[in-house]
Amino acid sequence: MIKRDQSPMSKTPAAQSTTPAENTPHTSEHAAQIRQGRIDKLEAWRKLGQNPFPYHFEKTSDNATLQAKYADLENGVETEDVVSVAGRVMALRNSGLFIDLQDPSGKIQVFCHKENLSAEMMEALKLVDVGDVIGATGTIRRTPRGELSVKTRQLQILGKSLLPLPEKYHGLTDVETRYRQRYLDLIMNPESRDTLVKRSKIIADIRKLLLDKDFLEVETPMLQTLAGGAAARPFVTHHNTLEIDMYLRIAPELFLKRLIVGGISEKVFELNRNFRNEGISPKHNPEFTMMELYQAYADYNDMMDLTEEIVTTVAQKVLGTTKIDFQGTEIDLAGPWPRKSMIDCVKEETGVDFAAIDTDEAARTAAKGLGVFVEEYDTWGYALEKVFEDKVEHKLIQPIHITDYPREISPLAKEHRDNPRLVERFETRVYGWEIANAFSELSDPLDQRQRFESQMAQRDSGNDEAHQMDEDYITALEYGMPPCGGLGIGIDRLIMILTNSPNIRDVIAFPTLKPKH
RNA sequence: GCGAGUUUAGCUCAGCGGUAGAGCACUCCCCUUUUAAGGGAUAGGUCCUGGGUUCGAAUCCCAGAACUCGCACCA
Repeated sequence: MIKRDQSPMSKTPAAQSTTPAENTPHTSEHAAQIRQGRIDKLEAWRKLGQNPFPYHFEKTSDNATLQAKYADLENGVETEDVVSVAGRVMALRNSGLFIDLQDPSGKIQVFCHKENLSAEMMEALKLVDVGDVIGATGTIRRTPRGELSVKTRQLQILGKSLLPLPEKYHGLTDVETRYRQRYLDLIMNPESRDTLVKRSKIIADIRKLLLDKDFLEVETPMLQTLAGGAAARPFVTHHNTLEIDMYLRIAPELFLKRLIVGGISEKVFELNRNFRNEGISPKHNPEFTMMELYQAYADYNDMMDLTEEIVTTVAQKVLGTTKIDFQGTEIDLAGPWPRKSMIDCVKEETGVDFAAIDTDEAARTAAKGLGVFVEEYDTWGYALEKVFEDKVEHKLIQPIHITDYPREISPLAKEHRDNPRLVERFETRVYGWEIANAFSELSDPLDQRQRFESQMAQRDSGNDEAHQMDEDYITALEYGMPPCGGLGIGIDRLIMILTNSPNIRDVIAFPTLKPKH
C-alpha cells in the first residue's frame, strides 16, 4: 500500500500549486520556460473550474471504431450522433479549431468551432497544448475535406502535459531516447506500439494454444541456489536473512522436469523470464522470455511437430499469413519443415563426414582443415558443433530442424536410440537463428549422474559454463520419470522474426540499459 | 571485454581553429473549415564531461561517460 500523506492540508488546491523553484528538472532556461508556461496553464484550468488531473471520463468510443463505423459517411455530411472521445493532442491547427486526437486505436479530428462552444470553452481551448490528454463530446461529422471529426460541444482536460513532445515530422528517432523513454517512443511511433502489441498477442496465443492442448501452466523458482538447466553465467544475488548467495535462474528446465516426475500433470509449461549474465547485443538482452514445455510419453519427434504447430498457428493468427518478410528476406513458415541431422548438414556443406571420423584428434584435424578454429581439448562433438556453427548455421534461412547433436554438448538429453555418440536433440533455425531447442529428455538417473560428472570435469578444466552437479535433480530422476519430450522456444527471437524487428530491444518494452549518469 | 562510429536548442540536423546555425516545436500577435507547418514577430545553448595544445577550441590532442554497430560470449 502507498503510505498516506501525513498532512491533510496537502490535499488542498493551494498546497498543490507549484512554485517554479521546486520540482524543476535540470534543464536549460528555455525548457524551463516551456514547462513553466504549461504549469501556468494548468492553474488557469483550475480557475475555469476544471481539475487538470481529474478522476474519470465517460469515453464512449475509441477512434478506430468511429473511423470504421463512419467510413461511408460522405464529405460535408453531419450526423446527430453524440460521442465522447479521449486521447492525446498530437496537433493543433488554427489556434485549436482542428485538433488531432490520438488514442491507442488511432486518430480522430476534434473540431472546435465557436458556434458550438461556449465563450468559456473557447477560453479553455486556448489552454490546450500539444501533448495534453483531453476529452471531447460532440456530434460526428465529416468535413468537406474528408476528415472525420467530432464537432465539439464540451472540452475537458484529462491530463495536463508539462513537457513538449518531439517534433511530429521527423518524430523521435534517437534510439537511446526511444529505449530509455519508451513512453515517448510509444506516443510518437505507431510502429513501436504495433510491435509491442503484437508481442502481447503472440504470447497470449501461445499460451492459449498450450492450454487448449491440456498443458498445465506452472511457475518454478527464479531465485535458485544452483543455476542449472543451461550453459550460461548467472546473475548472483544475496538473501539477507538466509545469509546465502542465490542465482537468478538461467532456465526453468530442471524444476519443470521435477514436476513431471511428481506427476502434477503429464504436460506442463512455463512462459516467463530467464536471466543470463552475458554480453548484450542486437540479439541478446540480459533478461529474456522463454517458453519451456515438457510432455510425458513424447519424444523429440513429437516436439518438432509441436514447434511447427506453435509457430505457424501464431503467425497465422497474429499476422494472417505464414509468408513473412524479415529484413528483406522472404521466409515461409508453413510446415512441415525439413529435419536434417547436424552431421548431414556439415557433410553437405563441407564434404566432411563426421560420422566417419572416429577420434577426437581426427575431428580437430578435420575442423582445422576447414579453417575452423578449435581448442586442443575439443572433443569430436565440440569440433562438429564448431564446424556447424561456422560453416552451416548462417545459411539456414528457411525454417529447419537441425537434429541429433553430439552427446557431450547436451548433458540433459537422452542418448540417440541409434547412435551412442549423439543425443536426441534438435534446434529449430529460422533466418539462421535458433528459435527452439528440444530433446528427448534424459530420464536415466545413472546416465544423468555420469553426464553431470563429465560436466564437472569440464568445469575443472576451465569451462565455467559447464553444468553443475544437481543431486536433488538426480534424486528426483531416481524415483522414476516417464519418457518425456521437452521444448524451449526463445520468445523474443520468435517475436523479432514475426514483427520484422532487427533488434531485440524493439520487442522488449524496457530493454536493459546502463544508467545515464 | 576488444575495435569502429555517434553525442551541438524541446525534436530532427548543419557547422569541423576566428562572435553558435537552420527547420519544426515553444512564447506573443493576427487568424475559425484546416491537412507534415494558416500568417507574422520574438526568444531559446554546460556544443556529453574533465584535462591539454593554441592569441583563440563545438572544431585539434589525451582521458572518461552514454549510445550504436561489429567481434568475443551466448539464446
